[in-house]
Amino acid sequence: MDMFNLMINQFGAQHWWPGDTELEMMAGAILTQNTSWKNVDKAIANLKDKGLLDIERLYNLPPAALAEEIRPAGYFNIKAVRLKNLINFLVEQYSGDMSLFLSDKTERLREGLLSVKGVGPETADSILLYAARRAVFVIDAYTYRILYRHGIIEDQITYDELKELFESNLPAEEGLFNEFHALIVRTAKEFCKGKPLCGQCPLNGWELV
DNA sequence: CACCAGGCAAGTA
DNA sequence: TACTTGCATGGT
Repeated sequence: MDMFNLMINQFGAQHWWPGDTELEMMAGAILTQNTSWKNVDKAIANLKDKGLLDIERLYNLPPAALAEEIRPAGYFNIKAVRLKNLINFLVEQYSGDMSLFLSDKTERLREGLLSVKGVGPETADSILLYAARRAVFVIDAYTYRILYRHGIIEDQITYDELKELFESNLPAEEGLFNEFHALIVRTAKEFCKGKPLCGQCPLNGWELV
């Protein structure tokens, strides 16, 4: 059986991305860089509680004050600057208008996001897939690990190459890419702790597509 | 106690 | 170009 069906049979739908608004999902994409979602959740709760999850409020908030609110997410000083950079980008390129940002073309959005310091390929693609709901496949460390351990890819494969491997072998459907990435994270969390290749892995004997 | 978590940029040679 | 290092809290 193929990878997607093995995972969804095992775990069911994951209902990603956690977040009620596009801005919340975008902030979460920065905050979760190399950080567990549990810690990110506390940081987002702080922002929500103080009514700061708003483009204008964040734009006018000093980085040091933002850093205090997002402290539980770790790397708080650098993430405060990164989040400010992303907000500045929205204000300067889209007049701080989220609907304007969300209606732009995918290629232009990705190029713009990648020009923001602190937004790399995974963060940009997470924003495109989960906030802007584009059919963009998100690659992360779990995706590399699972495919590498199962002998599907070489370790020196690039982000864009691995992304292309999925996108060229799957129908370009946003809903599918959303669930697929969430299931990869779920599967890795359950079965990829420690051992190079877990004997319990539900993907043993699988096919990519 | 060590190690990891839904990365990224800057520094080094 | 190809590594290496800093960033930092919270859970196991």
